[in-house]
Amino acid sequence: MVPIEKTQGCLNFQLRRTSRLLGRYYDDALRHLGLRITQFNLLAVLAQTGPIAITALAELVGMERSALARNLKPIERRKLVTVTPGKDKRTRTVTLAPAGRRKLEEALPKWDQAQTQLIRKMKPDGASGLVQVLAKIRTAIGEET
Amino acid sequence: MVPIEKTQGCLNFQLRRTSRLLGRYYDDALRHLGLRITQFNLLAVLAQTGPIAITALAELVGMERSALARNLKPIERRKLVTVTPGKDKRTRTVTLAPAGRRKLEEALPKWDQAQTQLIRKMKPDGASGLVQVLAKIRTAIGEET
DNA sequence: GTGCAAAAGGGGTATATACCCATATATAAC
DNA sequence: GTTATATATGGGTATATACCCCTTTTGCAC
Repeated sequence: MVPIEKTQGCLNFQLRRTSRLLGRYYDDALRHLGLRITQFNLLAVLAQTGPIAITALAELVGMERSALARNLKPIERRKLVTVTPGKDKRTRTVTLAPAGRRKLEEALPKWDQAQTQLIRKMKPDGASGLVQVLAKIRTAIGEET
Repeated sequence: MVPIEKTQGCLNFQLRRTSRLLGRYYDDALRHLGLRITQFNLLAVLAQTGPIAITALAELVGMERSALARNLKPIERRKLVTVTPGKDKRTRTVTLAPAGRRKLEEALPKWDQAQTQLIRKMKPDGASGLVQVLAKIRTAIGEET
């Protein structure tokens, strides 16, 4: 018999709860730019990878392929990224568009401010502790999936 | 000038990435019951609070009110919970239905197994460290929102 | 009691995310 | 080369989540 109280400690529950809160926090910081933190994160990854196929990008960010494809739609509509056929006719290549780069540059200081302020309040060791323990979870689950 | 590489350390990015993975991990454990971990978590909270108004429940789990209301729809359709008018004619009371309690009982061992196995792989101090650092984030952001 | 601000919800709209199945293309086996 | 298999995507469907604006009720001030 598992006691029901134990479920309060569900790691998923705790993590999601915090994730919702954190997402709203970062979203607030970027709202006037019409950019969500999730979109900002995608643009930032693309800026570092350069043009990349959808499946490769999905693996890189640990997202389900088709979910990623759908997440790209809004920023593609706004021409922040382009999706074009790759050499291999099966693949489609995602590229950070000029407007996307500009938007990213515009958002960077706002993101940095939010991130810095948060880390300050958590104390730097809190932030690095978070990153470490998150990595530990991913290792425990086995990131391959 | 914020260097673009810095964005890899975005706490939201890290947290969401892990949250996606973790959600899939727990979902796998409950899939044969037709229950998502998010739904399991809601049922478990309701089992502990007893009947509760939507706004109160939303605050309790740190979720946006209307988002919670919509999340209740699937489990309400399946009669795992009921939503009825409260005394105060403005409020609606959410209650764990008998079928919901049975489903919860059925899911508990599966959830516990997944949770236990995860904690074992992370080492217990990893798990408790996670919970602590998540609380730290919530405190830093100021949970009132 | 009237008038009005505060509280609780509902629904529109949009994004985020997953799973499954079908289709197109490339590759390897013979 | 033809066939079987593996790879890359797309689209259907469903859930999770947020924001904003509107309506219904309350509760309070006078």
